[in-house]
Amino acid sequence: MGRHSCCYKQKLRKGLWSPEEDEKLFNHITKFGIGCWSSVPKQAGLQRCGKSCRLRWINYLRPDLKRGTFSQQEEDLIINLHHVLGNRWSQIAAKLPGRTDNEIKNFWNSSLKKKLKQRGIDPSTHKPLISSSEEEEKIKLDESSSRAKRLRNSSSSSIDDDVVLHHHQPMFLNNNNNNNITINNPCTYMNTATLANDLIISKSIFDPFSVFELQQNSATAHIDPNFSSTSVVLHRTNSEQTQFEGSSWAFPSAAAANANANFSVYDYGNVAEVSDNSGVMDKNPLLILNETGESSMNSSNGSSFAEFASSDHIMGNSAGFPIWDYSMNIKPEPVFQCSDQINDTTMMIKPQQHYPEDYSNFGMNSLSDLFEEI
DNA sequence: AAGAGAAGCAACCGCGCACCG
DNA sequence: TCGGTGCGCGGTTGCTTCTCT
Repeated sequence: MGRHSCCYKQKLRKGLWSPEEDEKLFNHITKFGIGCWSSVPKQAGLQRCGKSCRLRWINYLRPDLKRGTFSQQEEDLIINLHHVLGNRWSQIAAKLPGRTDNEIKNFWNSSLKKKLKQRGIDPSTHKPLISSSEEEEKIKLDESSSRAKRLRNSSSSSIDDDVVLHHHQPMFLNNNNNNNITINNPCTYMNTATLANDLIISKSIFDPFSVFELQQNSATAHIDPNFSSTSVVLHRTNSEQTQFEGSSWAFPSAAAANANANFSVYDYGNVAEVSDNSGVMDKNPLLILNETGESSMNSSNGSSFAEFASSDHIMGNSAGFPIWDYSMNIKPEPVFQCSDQINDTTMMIKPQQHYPEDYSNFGMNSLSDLFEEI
């Protein structure tokens, strides 16, 4: 296909828009509104094709456009959304008011891709960069680790090998104004499932490169002042501890937590071992979101945990982004322990076997849509 | 100060899809 | 059902500005 059909009809201008052309287009759209783009040039007295007019309006003239550099929050949101949506720039732009798909695309290609690479993250997969030789080695070890896991789990677990948490499966848990925790569709932010206020989700962080995202709904990014008590806990269960010994793993934002700083949830890059004050590697980290105003690292009962203040945007990445130690020959164990403090009940759950690859239309009506009890 | 390369950005291109007659 | 048309999206280009030497 050549140039768009409307452009053949007459000799049309191309290239940069002059201020006069901008003024004509702006006046026309503000007066008559957006209608049929193909008729806009004629009506507005422009020697442009309708497509060019549309683009100029959307990317430059639209009055609700936000100008200037991207904020850190926007930058992190783009990265996170790109993780979920890929190069669907228009869908990403829909989550950033005042930003255009073109702007975000340019920002991604010119800046964010490089930043992620510098942090050792593959911008297309959002996984740690590994060399081709390491990749080959990983494939070999994955095969052997699968066998090892089957042997190890034969007496204690019924998890099937093919039930693996989708590495790109994010989950947004939001504290909405009803003082509930909700699981949101990461693509649409539509509230879907509601959990009891004090429900604890204990997440195995054994799935390398998984992203477990906790995020305030950007559209209603306010912490409920009544948000009370411990609400969400992520941790690795003791039964899995030994499997981590000697392995190398990291939490991107653990350094900030260790430094007792405010929880920086946007930092993919500061990879650091999690350790308690004695320098012993943390064997059982917890991320607790509660009303506490400070972030801190604690250690008790042989387990350390990081306690973070609620913020507008909390990425579970910081709760767990273990770097897989291939020498351990262990595959991820996608098991969640889910506890209801109020009813004092606990159950083990695993992700549903069939996550939709494309969850842009993924609606979750209940927890059972996400998990099944085991 | 000048030139080269990098970075940023606006705009175009090509394709797919939806709609309509 | 099919072809024409318009729209929207993602990829790409090429111009401008910035930075470095």
